[in-house]
Amino acid sequence: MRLSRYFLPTLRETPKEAEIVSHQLMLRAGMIKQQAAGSYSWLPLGFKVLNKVVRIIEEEQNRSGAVQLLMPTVQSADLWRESGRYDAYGKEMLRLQDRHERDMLFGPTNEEMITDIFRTYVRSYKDLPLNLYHIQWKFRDEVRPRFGTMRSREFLMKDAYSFDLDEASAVKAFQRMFVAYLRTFYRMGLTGIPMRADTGPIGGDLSYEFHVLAETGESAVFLDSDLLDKPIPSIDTDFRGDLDPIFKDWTSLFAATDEMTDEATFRASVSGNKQLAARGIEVGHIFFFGTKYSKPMGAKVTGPDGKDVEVQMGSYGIGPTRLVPAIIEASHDENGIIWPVSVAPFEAVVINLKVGDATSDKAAEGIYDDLVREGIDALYDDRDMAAGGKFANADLIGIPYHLIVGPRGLKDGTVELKHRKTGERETLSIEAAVGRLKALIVPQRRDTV
RNA sequence: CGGAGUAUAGCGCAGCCUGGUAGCGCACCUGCUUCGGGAGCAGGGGGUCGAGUGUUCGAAUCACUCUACUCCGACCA
Repeated sequence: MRLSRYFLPTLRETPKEAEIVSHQLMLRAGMIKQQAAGSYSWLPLGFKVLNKVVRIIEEEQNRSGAVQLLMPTVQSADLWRESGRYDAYGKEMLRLQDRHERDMLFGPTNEEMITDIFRTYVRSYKDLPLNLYHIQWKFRDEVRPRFGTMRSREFLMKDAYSFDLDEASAVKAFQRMFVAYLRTFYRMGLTGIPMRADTGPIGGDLSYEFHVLAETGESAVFLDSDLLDKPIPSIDTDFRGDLDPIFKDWTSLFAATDEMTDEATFRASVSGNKQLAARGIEVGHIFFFGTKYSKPMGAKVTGPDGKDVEVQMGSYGIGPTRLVPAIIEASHDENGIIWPVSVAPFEAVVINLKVGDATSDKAAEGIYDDLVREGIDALYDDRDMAAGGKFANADLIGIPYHLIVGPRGLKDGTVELKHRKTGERETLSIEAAVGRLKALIVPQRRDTV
């Protein structure tokens, strides 16, 4: 992408409405624009990151055996009356009427609808296990939206729903999502820590929130610091096999939000040098709820014994529009965002310091073309402006690698490579630059590990 | 939903107290000079001062009402 033809409205000053750093940086980097309280347009740069986050979620959901579909945003109230939630949900649900004065709603979640789909088509235990997911916009009329897209009213959510014949197989479905989530967050450059969460009236222990540690997190969390070093299940993980050892490994150590524990319990349960009291951003939640919807809505399959059984269900959410700011909270400095390669809007930027100078133009464009040819998602800063502004922009929008092309280096046939994260600089020959970048970038995509 | 604030150019702000031609920085446009960390000079464009009502000869400024947005709390992917 040539920057002169792109749409990147960066701001030099921080809009005053933004309180936390991710919100400030998303506005300054030209990623989002607020349209109303808790309602945002995703500008090209932000949308590109959001799509990379979504792609990773899809790949890992698919890998785990979940199957993607797409349900509507606007739902009929009738389904929600069946489950009893139309009256129970409260003012967070945005209620609408169509021209025939039928009650509708903008979906805050999709348990009812997916249960309806399931009961329409699935009749036999032989069709189980089944996990259906979609990635769709939701609306929750939050009392107080804040922190940019971290807590917006309209937000994108991946929600998966598992269907099983009995609780034992539902546990396996739960564990598949558990492992998929570990991998998903890791691939985005995050450590998503599973923490015991409230199971509500269902009970049991099959409810985990995944938290990313960050100073600005909304929840106080307590954990054993050894969790930060746990190995992530690899790409070779057999999702049809026994995942219980991985599940047990990750859940044997103490990790809970302040809603589930108190500091005294934590201090008593974890040895002193492993105690980590921090703050967390909830980026996912997996939850088993049994027959809560299948029972009132009549989602049954015929079992091997010929008798109908209400299916055991679970739901599994991830918030992509929350993950983007969460990644920024976890990875930034005073100059701007520092994107992990796997979700960076561009993997590298070629900065032409002297646009219009034949030598600089030729070298910069040549390198840019080669990068694109090599499959690198590259940006070319071909704007005719002073160097300082280009450097500042490249830092602000957080491109992992900056290839600086200017007359000073070109005299000797060299260009400079700057690592955004470390500030490290390398002087490379023009010929070596593309190869070096590729060698740095490809492993960090984390798409083969 | 309780409490507290804010609203003046795209962004950040001054002006308001003490009513009288709407300003500054950045951004934007034109020209020239520049060109390795947010360049310099010169010229220029852009405003229903959140909305409404009132007071007044005259309202960004005073009064009242409303709206939007932000922050703290309770609630949440």
